[in-house]
Amino acid sequence: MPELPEVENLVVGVRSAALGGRFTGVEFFRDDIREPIDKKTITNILLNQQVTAVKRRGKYMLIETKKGALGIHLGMTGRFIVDSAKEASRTHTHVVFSFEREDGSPAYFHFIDPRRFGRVFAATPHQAKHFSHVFLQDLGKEPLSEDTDLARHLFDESRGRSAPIKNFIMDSRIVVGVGNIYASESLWYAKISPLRQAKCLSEGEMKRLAKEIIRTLRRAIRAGGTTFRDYRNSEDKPGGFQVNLAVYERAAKPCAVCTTFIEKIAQAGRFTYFCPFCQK
DNA sequence: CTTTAAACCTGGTCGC
DNA sequence: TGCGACCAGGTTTAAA
Repeated sequence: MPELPEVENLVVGVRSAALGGRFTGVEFFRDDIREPIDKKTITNILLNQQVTAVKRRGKYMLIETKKGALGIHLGMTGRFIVDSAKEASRTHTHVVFSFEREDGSPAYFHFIDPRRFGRVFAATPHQAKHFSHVFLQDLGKEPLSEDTDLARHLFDESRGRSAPIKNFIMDSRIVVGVGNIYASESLWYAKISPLRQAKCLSEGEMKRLAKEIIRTLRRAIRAGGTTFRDYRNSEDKPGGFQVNLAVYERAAKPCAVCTTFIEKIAQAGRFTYFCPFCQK
C-alpha cells in the first residue's frame, strides 16, 4: 500500500479535481471490504453536495462536504482514480462516485481494491474537523506538520520502549505515515540499525532519524510516490520514487556508500532492509 | 502494559 | 503449461 507520500500525492490530485464541484451519484458494486461500507450514510453525505475540502490524516484521505466527509484508506492495494469515463469495467471496482467539476465537466472517481484491505467510510462534520472518527482518533503525530517537533516526540515516546526502532517508527499511534518502505529507507539515511531498541537511541540519534524520516518522505512526495506493485495516483499512473530507493528490495546488492551487501531480515512479520556496516 | 503472530484477501512470481 | 509455496506499500485482533 501507499505510505504517506503516496496518499499525499493522491490527495493533491483528488483535491484539484474535486474542490468546488459536487457529487451527482454513488454506485456501490460490493460492500464487503475490510469494514462493511455504510452506503446509506455515505450517499446522504455526498449526493448533490459540494466538496469543501480534501484532506489527509496519516494514510487516510477525507473528502468533505458540509454534511460530513467521505473517508478513504487504500490498504495495501487500493486505488482511487479520477476518470472522465464512467465505465472502467475493472474486476475490483467496488464504488464509483459520479461527479460534476466546478467548471461543469463530468468526472468519475473509482475506488478499486483487489485485496479489500482498504476502507470507505462516513464521518460527521465534527469528526472530520477534529479527526475524531474511530479510525482517526488514535493516530500519532504528522511527521511533516510544522506543529510537530518530530525528534522531541520520538525521543520522549521511545523511553522505556524495548521494541526495535524500525517497528517503533512504523507504529501509527506514535507517528503516522511511515510504512515498510520508508522505515527501512529512513534508517539507512540516519545510519541507525533497525534492530536497535527504541529506548536505546540517544537524543542525537533520534534527532538524526527524525530529520531523515522527514527528508525521505518529502523527497518521495516530490518524486510522486513509490510504486513497487500496486500503487497508482489519481490519474492511474505509477509513482517515480523507486529509482531512488537505497535499500528497500535491494537484498544482496551493494550499499551505495560502502558496497557492503544489503541484508534482508524479518521484523514483526515484515521484511527490513539495511546495511550492516553503515547502520550502527 | 508490551510485543508477537495471525488474520483479513487477491494476485503475481518463482521453482519444480 | 500447471501447481504449490511464498510474497506483497496496512491495520487490527488475539494471544503470550
